[in-house]
Amino acid sequence: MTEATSADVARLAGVSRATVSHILNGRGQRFTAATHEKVRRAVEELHYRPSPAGRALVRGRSDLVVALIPYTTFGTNLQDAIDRLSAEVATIGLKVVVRLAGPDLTGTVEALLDLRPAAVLDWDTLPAADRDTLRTAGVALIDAASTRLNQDAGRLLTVAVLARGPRTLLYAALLDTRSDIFGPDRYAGMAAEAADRGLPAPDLVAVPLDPAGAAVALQPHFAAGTPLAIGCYNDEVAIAVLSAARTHGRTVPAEVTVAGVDHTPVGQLITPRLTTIRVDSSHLLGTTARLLADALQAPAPSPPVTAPTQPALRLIPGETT
Amino acid sequence: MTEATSADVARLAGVSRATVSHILNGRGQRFTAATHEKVRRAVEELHYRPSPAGRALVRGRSDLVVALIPYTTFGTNLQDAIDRLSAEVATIGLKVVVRLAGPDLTGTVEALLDLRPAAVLDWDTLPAADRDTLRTAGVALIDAASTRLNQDAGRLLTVAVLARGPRTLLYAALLDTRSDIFGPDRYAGMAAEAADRGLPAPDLVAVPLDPAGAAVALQPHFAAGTPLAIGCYNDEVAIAVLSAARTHGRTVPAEVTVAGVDHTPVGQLITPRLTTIRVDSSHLLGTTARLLADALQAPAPSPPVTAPTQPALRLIPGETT
DNA sequence: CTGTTAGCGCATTCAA
DNA sequence: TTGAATGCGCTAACAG
Repeated sequence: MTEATSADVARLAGVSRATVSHILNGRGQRFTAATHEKVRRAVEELHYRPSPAGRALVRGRSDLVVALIPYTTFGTNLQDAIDRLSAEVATIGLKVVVRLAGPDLTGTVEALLDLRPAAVLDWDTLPAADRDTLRTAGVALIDAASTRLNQDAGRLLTVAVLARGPRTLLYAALLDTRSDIFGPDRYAGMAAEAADRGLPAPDLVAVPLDPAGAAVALQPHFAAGTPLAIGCYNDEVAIAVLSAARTHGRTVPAEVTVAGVDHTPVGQLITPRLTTIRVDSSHLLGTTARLLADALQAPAPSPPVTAPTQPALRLIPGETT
Repeated sequence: MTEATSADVARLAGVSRATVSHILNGRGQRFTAATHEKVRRAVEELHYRPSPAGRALVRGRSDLVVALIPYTTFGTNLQDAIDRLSAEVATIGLKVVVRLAGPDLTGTVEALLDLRPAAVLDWDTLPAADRDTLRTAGVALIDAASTRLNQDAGRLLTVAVLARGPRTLLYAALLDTRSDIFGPDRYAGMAAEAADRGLPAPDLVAVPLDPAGAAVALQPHFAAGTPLAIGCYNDEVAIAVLSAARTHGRTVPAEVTVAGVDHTPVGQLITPRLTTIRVDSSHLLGTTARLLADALQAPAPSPPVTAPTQPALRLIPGETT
């Protein structure tokens, strides 16, 4: 059984293909209810699904929305976010598809252009030149990374690690072949909060995700002997920092306070239990879906049903602060 | 500047569209070198990229290979695998795209059919009925999950946790809304290895990824008082088991031995350092690419350059066995 | 041997 | 409501 075409539907319904197309695309106000019904039934009976190729051909672009995911560890947070985003954009007839942005960005834009997507959601992975290329190619480009949200997360980090009083402030970034996407914003947020409290901007340490490397990276800071307050890029980095503290014989949270971001399961399973920040992605998503709808001049998606009362960020106190 | 079409190329090269098509699709043996060159130059100059829509229209299916990723935590292992897979299949003109399979599979197949992909790589997420649906729709369906590899991982788990001598064997599975995809095979492998050693099949415990839940799940087994050997679905579950052991006051590895799978960074950062199994995905990938090529009757991809000497699985001893 | 003509596949939209 | 044209690439059949 091969796929039914709009011609099949038209034949079965006893109308022309143009009529089918009009009705199926919301331009059917001028047709009688009876015609609507005939078409609806033919569609049903034939299990008709419009060919994306045909549609893409005439529209000049496909129905795809490519979510360009950074090459970095991502937990269920992002996965949930994508899931919900798919549901959102489905309401405006688009399909979300994920591309993992490898460490070598060369070729990524080529690949994207080959896809002829309607839009690209970029989590800060593309260099400016590539972004321009896409835009001039008529692809709607949406910034999925929220500067604001990450800066706020950075502020919360400062608040958390300074809960036991003022100490030397540090930001632990990810040292890795992967790009550190949200890092700069989180650091900026930490620094801003520090400034508000009359403190100097935190030093920045790149921490590798292995015990020996982490110990080496933090050695100079531990050497000073003063108590430290370390805000971390995410929970994984925080765990690396805890490992380094153990290696150097520092007690947590007495001599070193540590906080991460993401509220990962492991962070809550280890001892001491990690102080962390939970990011609720649904806010971000509402915005993204709306941006998409605007950019594509599609009808705006129905407003999110989820109550907007839950805060986007929440501090989850643990045993490391 | 709008996208160039094959007609533009033909015009610039001073040949017909058919000639362009023939040459660009390897059917150009009968054309002179000069013609080849003219076309090549026109393509170059116009930055011509064949329209995926046009191609899909005539072929009946798109160039997409959809990797259906299970709704479960996945680390960089899988990400690397996808990355390499993309490179592999690019050589046969296909593009890999990822779909996160949400916890609600309903609608997933519909979405897949809407994409009209050339192939779907399924990591054991689709129920049999859906697989049939896809197959009859002409989509090449490839099993990406390797039963063999996961069973071998299970065997290695048994070996690892029994290193300190025979004890009560246990398999800790993931308890979660997400599907536990590799679990059954890993359990089977553990049981097989146990049988080879004349031991009974291990009990199966579903362990949630939070401290309290994990403690409750393992309580009955700890209560027996005998030493335990616990093979875990992955590193995360192993960390949950370690947490439960702490809660119940059991020492690791004296009273409880634990091993995970994945060799995640956090597993190596915590104390005690986790015994784990590293899975090298490149083997699996070579097979997958070949399967794809066969299924699509495309020219086989060039044999992988990576030396096939590295073992697919490697036991990384830690401090938990 | 070298290359072209003509028509297909599918949905959309303008003009009638 | 509909016929006809459009967008793009592929290929069987055919001509020089």
